[in-house]
Amino acid sequence: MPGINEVAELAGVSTATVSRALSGNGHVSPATRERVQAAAAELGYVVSSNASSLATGRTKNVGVVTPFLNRWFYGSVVEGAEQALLGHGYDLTLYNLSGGNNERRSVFEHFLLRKRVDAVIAISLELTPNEVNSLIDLGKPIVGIGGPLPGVRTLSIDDVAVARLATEHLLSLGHLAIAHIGGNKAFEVDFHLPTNRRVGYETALEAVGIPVDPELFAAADFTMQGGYNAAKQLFGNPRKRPTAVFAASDEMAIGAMLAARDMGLSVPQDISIMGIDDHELSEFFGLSTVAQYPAEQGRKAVEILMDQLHPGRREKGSLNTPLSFDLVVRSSTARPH
Amino acid sequence: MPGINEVAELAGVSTATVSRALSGNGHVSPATRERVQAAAAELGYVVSSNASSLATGRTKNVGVVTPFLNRWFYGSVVEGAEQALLGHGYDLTLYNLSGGNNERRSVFEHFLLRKRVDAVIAISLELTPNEVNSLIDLGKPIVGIGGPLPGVRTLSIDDVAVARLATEHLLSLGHLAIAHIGGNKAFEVDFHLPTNRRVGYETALEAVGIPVDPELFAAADFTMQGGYNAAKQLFGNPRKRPTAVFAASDEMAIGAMLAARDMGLSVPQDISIMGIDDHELSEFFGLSTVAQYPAEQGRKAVEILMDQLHPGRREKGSLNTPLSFDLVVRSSTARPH
DNA sequence: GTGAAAGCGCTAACAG
DNA sequence: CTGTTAGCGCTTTCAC
Repeated sequence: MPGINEVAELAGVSTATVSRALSGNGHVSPATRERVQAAAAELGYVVSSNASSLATGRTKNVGVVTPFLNRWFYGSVVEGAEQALLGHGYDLTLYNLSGGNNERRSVFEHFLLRKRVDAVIAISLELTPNEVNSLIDLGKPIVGIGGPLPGVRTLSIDDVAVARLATEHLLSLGHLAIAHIGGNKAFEVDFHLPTNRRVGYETALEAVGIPVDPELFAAADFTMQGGYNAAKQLFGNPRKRPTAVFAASDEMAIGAMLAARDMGLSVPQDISIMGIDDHELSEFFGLSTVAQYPAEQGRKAVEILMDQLHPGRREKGSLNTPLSFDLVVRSSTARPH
Repeated sequence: MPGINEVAELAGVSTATVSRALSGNGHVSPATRERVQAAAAELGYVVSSNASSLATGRTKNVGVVTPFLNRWFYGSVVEGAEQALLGHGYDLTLYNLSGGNNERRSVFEHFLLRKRVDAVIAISLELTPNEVNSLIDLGKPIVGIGGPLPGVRTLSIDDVAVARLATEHLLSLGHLAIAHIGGNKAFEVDFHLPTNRRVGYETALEAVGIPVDPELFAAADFTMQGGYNAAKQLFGNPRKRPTAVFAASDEMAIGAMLAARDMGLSVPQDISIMGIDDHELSEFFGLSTVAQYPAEQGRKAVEILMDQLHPGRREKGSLNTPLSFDLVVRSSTARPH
């Protein structure tokens, strides 16, 4: 493992010059630069990031904190962030806060703060003011994905608008009895996502004068199984069978599609079904949905951090960046009979 | 951001003593230790991992290299590894090699080697001898998950045995015409996993004197859609309809179940279907399968690394640690009519 | 354009 | 059990 001094020796220059030549900071004559680069290549020299970080105070490493890894949305965000970071020469240190509060405190106190990271991306994580402040005090930029964080730059999708769009698609097809499968209280963790989507649904109905019917709501846990159970409940109601279902996530919507089949209802002839996400399975199931783009969200988060880490790049004005979404119509929605 | 010297001052001791008291290395009187801890807590002191790493040569950080993040198996392995590492006070730096070879070289040269990590976990990655050697030369322990790596400790499942078990389950129910949905050549990247599973299937058949019928094989890409297509192919063959299908992954098996339904075949009355994985969706679909435990694999990989990183712990003997798997019988398999 | 030298913040002998 | 003293390997003024 050659050090900078061996490179310096081989190139016949000082270590300072090697550092300048290799990092691009400061001026070095082209000839010298080339000799240094050749020497470095010959020795297979790579800078020690620790020594470098210690000297500069920058780690070229960002921490990504996520409550899950194993779910489509979160995995995609991390994947997108990883790619973007790699492109900028940064590493990504992963903190999975799936565990309870102990794990959480432990991560904050012993890991993030160790000066290991230059910045933090928090995915769907409601940080306490304390946590935010300790990061800000440390001068570490943070960007949140998925909801408003006090005083922090965030990327978030307008859940009310997304749900409204989905519901309006169903309305525009002529559906009047539109059921909703949404989260129950227990899922309020993620920035009221379930509530916002429910509000969007209700807003759309009310806008066209359809009263919200509590019997057309069923709670589920954002899994396929949950959506399946909820849909059976809805479809089994003998006096109030909906002609369409809007589920707050694609996984629940797919569960609902399977429930429909199991009950002898065909989609979309007997029942239209609509989700949110454009999950990786949705195309296969022919599910109509409102797409969001998690990988791109991860990438965007990185761009925002880079802007803050390297001033001189354009400065984003507003604290919150709205995320794009699109209606994707497939074969699970149609006019009612 | 207080430094070690401020803690030392407040506690009325030397920085060396602070270091010892806080790290647990070396002896410190209980009284002193407490004073130091109190001082550290009061100041909110956290060690600078860079300075510490530079001085010790250890980073308390391990690199995890994976080709995907977004798939059940990989996400679970990483999740398991992350938990275990956190428990040992280590961080996890993620390198997602989904991109092409450029990304790969870049990761190896510019990231892993920067002395950023103490060890590497390579998931389903066939490292070149060069890559392995550069890691070994650096004295970095590596553990591979998913296949034999030359000269590297690995964790791997016996794919032949797993597939054989799955097939034998079907045989024991009385099936004679058992089709197989497996990977095509393009998937040979992952340590010949598809081939091994196919071999296990063929071995099981031959053991009971059933000839392997190439017409009962269909290739797919390990996705649900792929399994669906392959199964339709199999079920549509008018003169050779299998009574059972063994798919090399649960996702493909679920695709096959959906194909069966769409063709009016009921599972398991008309056709039995079997997978491998115990994917998170398998219980919901009632899929019989052979379970493997990716999260535990991640945890085990960490344990092996810890053994190598902290000699004095028990030393594993063999290079390869076999992974456990279990038959899980649900409602997708039954005796043939 | 390049070199000398002073740290970055901590740990690990070595004494005592 | 604790303090002193060298570094760990790089970056960065400050001179030249």
